[in-house]
Amino acid sequence: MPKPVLSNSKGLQTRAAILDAALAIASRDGLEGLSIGMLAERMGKSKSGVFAHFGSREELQLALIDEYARRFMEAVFYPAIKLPRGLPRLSAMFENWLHRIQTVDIPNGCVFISGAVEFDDREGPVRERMVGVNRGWQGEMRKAAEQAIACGHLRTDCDPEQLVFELYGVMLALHHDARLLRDARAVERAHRAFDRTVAYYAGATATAHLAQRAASGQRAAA
Amino acid sequence: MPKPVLSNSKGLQTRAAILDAALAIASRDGLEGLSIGMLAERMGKSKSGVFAHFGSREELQLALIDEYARRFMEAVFYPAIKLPRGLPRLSAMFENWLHRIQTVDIPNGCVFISGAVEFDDREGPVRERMVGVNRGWQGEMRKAAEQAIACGHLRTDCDPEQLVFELYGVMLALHHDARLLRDARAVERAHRAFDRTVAYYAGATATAHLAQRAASGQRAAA
DNA sequence: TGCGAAAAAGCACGACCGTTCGTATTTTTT
DNA sequence: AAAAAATACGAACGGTCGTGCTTTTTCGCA
Repeated sequence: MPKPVLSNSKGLQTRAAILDAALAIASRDGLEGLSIGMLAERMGKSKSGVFAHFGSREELQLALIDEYARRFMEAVFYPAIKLPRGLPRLSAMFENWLHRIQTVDIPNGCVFISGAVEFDDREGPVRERMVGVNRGWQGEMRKAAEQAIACGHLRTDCDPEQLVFELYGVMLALHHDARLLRDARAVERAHRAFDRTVAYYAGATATAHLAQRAASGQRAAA
Repeated sequence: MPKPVLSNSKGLQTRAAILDAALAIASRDGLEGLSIGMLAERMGKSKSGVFAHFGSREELQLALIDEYARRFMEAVFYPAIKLPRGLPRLSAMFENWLHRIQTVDIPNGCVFISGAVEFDDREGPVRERMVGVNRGWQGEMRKAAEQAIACGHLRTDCDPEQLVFELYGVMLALHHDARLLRDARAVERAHRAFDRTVAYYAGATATAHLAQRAASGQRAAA
């Protein structure tokens, strides 16, 4: 029975250590580039010892997606929902996302993005999990946008899904230009793109809020 | 001597056939997912026979990138430069791009996008070639944007690289949502995002041009 | 302290990988 | 038609892959 038993301490502890090391590898080489042999070697453990914790490579990939999603939500989503609804919360979600991409995804690679490309036309549980976490995050973004509309921070004719689509595109472009082209200006461009997009959907009421944000010194001048 | 000789007919002919089949595989499984064995099997040829045409797997990948770029330019860029400079040409480049993504990249996968993710932190000739073709295309887009500014179709304070960044993001988001999430509405969202972006950078002068485009029946109503 | 269970290691397997080599076949040139 | 070159093939190499099976080590608890 390869099913990982829910023991008290040691098992889960090394399992977490394995996931941590696996996340580092998968960030660079993708979920498909992650091999158990290399993972075991990098941890100084035996291949079968590592393998036994998950029972299959696919289970390892699934656990890895969950772990990455957990960390992502921890860093991006949960700090943001403590802020008041509307534009403040939506902006915080974007800012936290941007900060995380800068600090972890640009140096190491984003599992969401590489995984999406790797599994977008491969059937199976891994793809479904990938879709699930992605829908989850886009759903939270959409909710925040809807609240911003309800609060009057965004225009009522703003389509929340259209807004999320465009913001996701900004992040994908940032990841692309910063990593493949190694363009340091990509971060500033992402900032500008966000400001411009939100300003458009906010209409006249946006000016005050953006001016307030600028006054709080969150952004460097171009 | 693995160097592919420049013969007259037969060699280049099968080489082209190999590239064609390889492009189909690489679109689905990526440049790293492409194996010579599977490629040979799918062509009904021997592994070594296929191999001999390129001398190494890496050379095959390089040839594949060139071939994909050639087809991309053929379908997207060259038809567009026949149009007058400025917004017509820039819009055509986007429209052709959008059309190609819909007809070939969404069903099969885009080698530019998957390759960018696969090689964005792996040193070597493949990465460099990837960067090269990407810079080439973004450069053409930037030139078209600069001409649109010079023509007075876009505002003079429009940053061409910022515009290209945002348009590239639209395409990446489209590829992501249409392929991973299988969202059919992604195409319409990409259209709207383009119109909104160009309208912003065009300022007041945009309205006339967009109205003209709408009148010509290029776009379905939302 | 010792015992049972959990965890890790050791070993072996079949499959596939890119690559090399020798040779047969086909195409092009002389 | 003969000679030369190009192209294709089949077998084999060393490696790595994921995954079982068996044994040894380690740990938690009475």
